[in-house]
Amino acid sequence: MASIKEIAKLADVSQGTASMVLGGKGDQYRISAVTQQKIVEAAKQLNYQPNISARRLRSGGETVLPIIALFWSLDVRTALINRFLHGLQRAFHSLEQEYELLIQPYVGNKLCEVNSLLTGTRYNGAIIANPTELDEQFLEDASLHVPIVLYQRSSDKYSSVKVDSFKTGQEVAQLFASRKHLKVGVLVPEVSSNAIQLRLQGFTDKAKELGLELSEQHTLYADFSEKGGYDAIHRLLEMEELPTAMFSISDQMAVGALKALHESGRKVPDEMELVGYDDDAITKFTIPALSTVHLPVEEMAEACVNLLSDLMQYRSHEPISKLFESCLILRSSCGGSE
Amino acid sequence: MASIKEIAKLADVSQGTASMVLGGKGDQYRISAVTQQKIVEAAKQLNYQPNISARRLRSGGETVLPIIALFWSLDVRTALINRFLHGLQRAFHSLEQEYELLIQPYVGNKLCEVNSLLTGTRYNGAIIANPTELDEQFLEDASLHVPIVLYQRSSDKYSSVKVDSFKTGQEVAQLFASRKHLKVGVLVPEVSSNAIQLRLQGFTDKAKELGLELSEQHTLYADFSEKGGYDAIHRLLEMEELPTAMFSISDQMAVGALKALHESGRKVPDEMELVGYDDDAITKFTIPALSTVHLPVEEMAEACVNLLSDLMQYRSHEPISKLFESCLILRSSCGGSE
DNA sequence: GTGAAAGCGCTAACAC
DNA sequence: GTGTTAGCGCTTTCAC
Repeated sequence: MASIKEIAKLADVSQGTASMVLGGKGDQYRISAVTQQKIVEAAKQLNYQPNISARRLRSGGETVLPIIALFWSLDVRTALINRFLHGLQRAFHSLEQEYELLIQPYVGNKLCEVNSLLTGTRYNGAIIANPTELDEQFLEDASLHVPIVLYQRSSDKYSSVKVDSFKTGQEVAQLFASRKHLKVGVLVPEVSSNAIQLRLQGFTDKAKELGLELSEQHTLYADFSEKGGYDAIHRLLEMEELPTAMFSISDQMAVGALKALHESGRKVPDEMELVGYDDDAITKFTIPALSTVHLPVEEMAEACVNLLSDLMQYRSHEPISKLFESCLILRSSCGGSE
Repeated sequence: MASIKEIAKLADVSQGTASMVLGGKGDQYRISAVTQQKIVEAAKQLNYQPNISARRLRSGGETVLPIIALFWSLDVRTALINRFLHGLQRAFHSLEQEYELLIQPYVGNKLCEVNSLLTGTRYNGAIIANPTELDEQFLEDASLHVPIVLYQRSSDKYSSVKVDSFKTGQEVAQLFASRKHLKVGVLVPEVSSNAIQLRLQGFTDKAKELGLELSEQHTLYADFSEKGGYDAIHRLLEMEELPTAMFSISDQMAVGALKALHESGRKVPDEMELVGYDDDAITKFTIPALSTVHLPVEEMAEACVNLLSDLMQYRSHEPISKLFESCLILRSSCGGSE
């Protein structure tokens, strides 16, 4: 990457002059058109890109706030990022210390390729959301000096904010048992995610314990999308035996599932009850309205910022884990009236 | 903001030592426990936050890539950010020059408060999405030296990528006319957005031209959300005269509208046809599936990056406007079979 | 074990 | 109009 020094040299002017021109202040300082032209030419030729850090260091002055990065994985459907961001906003308002927020998208399983985590040269602290199991492994193995808070994951090494995913799975099984179902099924997003594994495990364990029949073929893995849920239900409907209740470990997939059931003429909840996960805004408006596991995303986002802020201000040392309660929201698709 | 110099002074050590300790390399350089303790104490007391720019400048070395910022407003529903990010990813893969991506959330009408736009101290170029009319005004008036591309907005000053929003509105009116509707209505998100204004204008103008009746009371403004659409339809259903087709200028609102219509027992499309906007993933899976105006979000995102990259590499000077075609997707809710 | 000093790339104040 | 120079805050090398 060419520096301004090289531009100056190539254009045969001083560094200061080059800086003025490239900073758009050529006219203001009355640099001659010819010189300006020469400088821009040189910049173009060397594909000059200003070094933002240097510029900021020099002219930042008072306004340098500590930076908090939010790592959000790109592959998983971003349905919840909106709610998360709103929680962050709220937290920032209530804190004394001001921060800059920077969202760092990353690709699942490739967290290790984000160098800034190791070098600590982009932000003062980070919240990491949606790491895959490989990403989690990377985090455990790495020794990062940037304060970090994990969202919806556990760790001995880092602070974290989460709900008891296992328990939420159990609760859905319990709900199905209390509603006298005998055969149940589950729709699992095909992604590497500890939280999802735990939800599934909680559900299957509890189902077994309560004598609910959950056959292997009724454990349907599918793409983490509406289409995934839709296709999975179509696969299900070709089987001889059907469950009477399904747990979809994602609202999006449940939306696809509802559609597939509707198309096949199978009534929800009469012939099949359905429970989703997340409490996405859409769930109130599906037909029928979708029962779901409410995730206190906004509150958890707030807690992430608060924990991170404490870490960054040296107010805490040992990793702290903050557990939130989630609850079942019953709507028409299973046990509710609305 | 305290600097490492002050920490060193307070702890009565040299700057270098302080740096080592605070950078987590105290043990590596065998700084005594006492000294380390003193330094950390001092940092804590002065709430030391490392200046990221300085750190990066010093230790960045080779890996400093030019930074592209994506400005995304927080208030508007972020439904489309996912698709946009995927488009960006694709564009980054196909370019020679590598970039860092940074997402800068902002609050509608408050774009002017994002100082970095004026100072140019955070990124080398920016894509600005969802500005309100006030934000657009700010952009027109300001003189920014950072290369900028506007998404879905027009400007004489900046490059932009968009579809002809006015035309899309017209096309929906045309569709309604061709389907022999006489009375039509429209659901408008209550946000300040030039694109939405144009869609509305196109629709109303064309409706008038074609002799479709669009009364003032059937032009319903509501919150940009499922609930907004839901509430608006409930208001509508209390009126004496009803339209037989509605244009919802957002898929989310259309989802709420479908729910409200379903609850009232009014059949879509038989008694009321409905067309949404955006072609959100959900539209294929609503009941019935939603006709909608397809927005080539991914392609536009890609174009944004390409335009911006050209600007940043001095390959173009004059603002360039890139127009994309959108098209109507007909599904069951209006004119389609699927 | 710790201090002193150089220098990352840039901008701005001051020469001339 | 343009060149020279200081210094932003940090890390790291070298000296002792």
